[in-house]
Amino acid sequence: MRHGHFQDLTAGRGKRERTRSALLDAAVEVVAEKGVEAAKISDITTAAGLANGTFYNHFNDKDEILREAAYGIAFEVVRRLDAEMEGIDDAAIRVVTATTRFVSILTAERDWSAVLLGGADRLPDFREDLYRYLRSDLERGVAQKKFDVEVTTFLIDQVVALIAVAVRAQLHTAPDPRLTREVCGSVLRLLGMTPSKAARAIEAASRQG
Amino acid sequence: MRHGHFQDLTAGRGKRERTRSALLDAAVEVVAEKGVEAAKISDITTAAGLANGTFYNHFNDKDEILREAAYGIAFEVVRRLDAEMEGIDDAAIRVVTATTRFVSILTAERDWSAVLLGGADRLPDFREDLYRYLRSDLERGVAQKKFDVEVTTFLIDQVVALIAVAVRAQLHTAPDPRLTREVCGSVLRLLGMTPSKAARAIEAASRQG
DNA sequence: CTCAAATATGAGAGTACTCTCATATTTGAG
DNA sequence: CTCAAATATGAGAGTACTCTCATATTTGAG
Repeated sequence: MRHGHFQDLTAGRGKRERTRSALLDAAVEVVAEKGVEAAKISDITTAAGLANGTFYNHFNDKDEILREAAYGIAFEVVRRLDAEMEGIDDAAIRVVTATTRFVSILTAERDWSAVLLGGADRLPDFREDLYRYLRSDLERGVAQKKFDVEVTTFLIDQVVALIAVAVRAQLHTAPDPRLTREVCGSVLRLLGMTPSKAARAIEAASRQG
Repeated sequence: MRHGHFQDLTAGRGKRERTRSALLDAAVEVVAEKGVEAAKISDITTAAGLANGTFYNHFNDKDEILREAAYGIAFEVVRRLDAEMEGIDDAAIRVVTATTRFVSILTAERDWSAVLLGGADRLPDFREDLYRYLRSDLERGVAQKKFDVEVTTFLIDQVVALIAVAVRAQLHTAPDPRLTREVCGSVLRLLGMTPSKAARAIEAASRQG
């Protein structure tokens, strides 16, 4: 059993919560290794070093544990992102910073990607939060006349899809900052910036970061 | 049992091929309804109106039939696309036409989307063909000085991801040509066209189409 | 240290399939 | 129409799990 994020959160707490966290960490590990569908409850308990029946003392089914794992990870990612976004006013720089940091967090905590990529549709409420978050930055950019688009859910779908490409590309290889930088440019151009303005914004962001 | 593309292809041929096609059509139908993982072999034979054991006279496992179904569909989509692309010289118009027609084929043959979206990683050889195809249009655009990008696999990943967003958005709703048009603009901007040139290319393509 | 409450255990019943094979049916060449 | 070959059938053995529950173990408040 590897130690993970959820066990960190509950270290020193009661047995119940520690066991629960061990299961959550094991679920993340197994999903990263085998994928969501192939991850069996018995794989999770084995990875956690617990008996099979223990699972059912804590969760009803696989969907429930994966939803909780994805939610916990998403929460932590947002927490770390938020810290870095504070005080950035320019919307283009905000988008570049958020994208860069997001990808960098997921390539550092490699197992998290599989859970978030596989759990996206499992988490309609988180998806809504994420979309609200992105939407506000995109609307800020439109207000600042940096972006020239109509901010729709469909547009955010596209932004998210591009970022997901960057995450997926670095999932099974060493992190490559050039890919992340490239996808930042793609996102800005998608949002209606000219190629040259997009390139300048990325420059500015990397000076500022 | 609904009648589908594969049965059309083998109508009037020997029993073996017709049964095989019935299974392929049923597989497409079941995957569209339940998704790749939830689609069971027994669902497929039931949908085809055949006995369970019949499946194994034709395929070894689910992966094999889905690979063949995805390949057959991909082949047909490319066949229809190719017909429309002939004689278009301008790379931007080629990309817009290909994207528009691709999305329109998949929204017309609704069940195909789920098989192609779910079968993308099942088909490394098809993926290579598709990428080669796209790559040649992108390089043409660079040569024509319409696109201002380095044509890499990572770039094609992004183009494909944007087109997939358009397909997915229209999967469970009525087709909406505005979404397709919007994603065409996104693709052209992604490829380094300025927003205004991208908009003009889409205009030109819709006049030409 | 004690012991009631909390928690973990794992055997096994139940479920949902996959895959095989002896048999029945259908095909289509002659 | 005939009949050997081709094909389909479906019962059932096998597999891989999920989920329960009586029992064993551990916890931590007092």
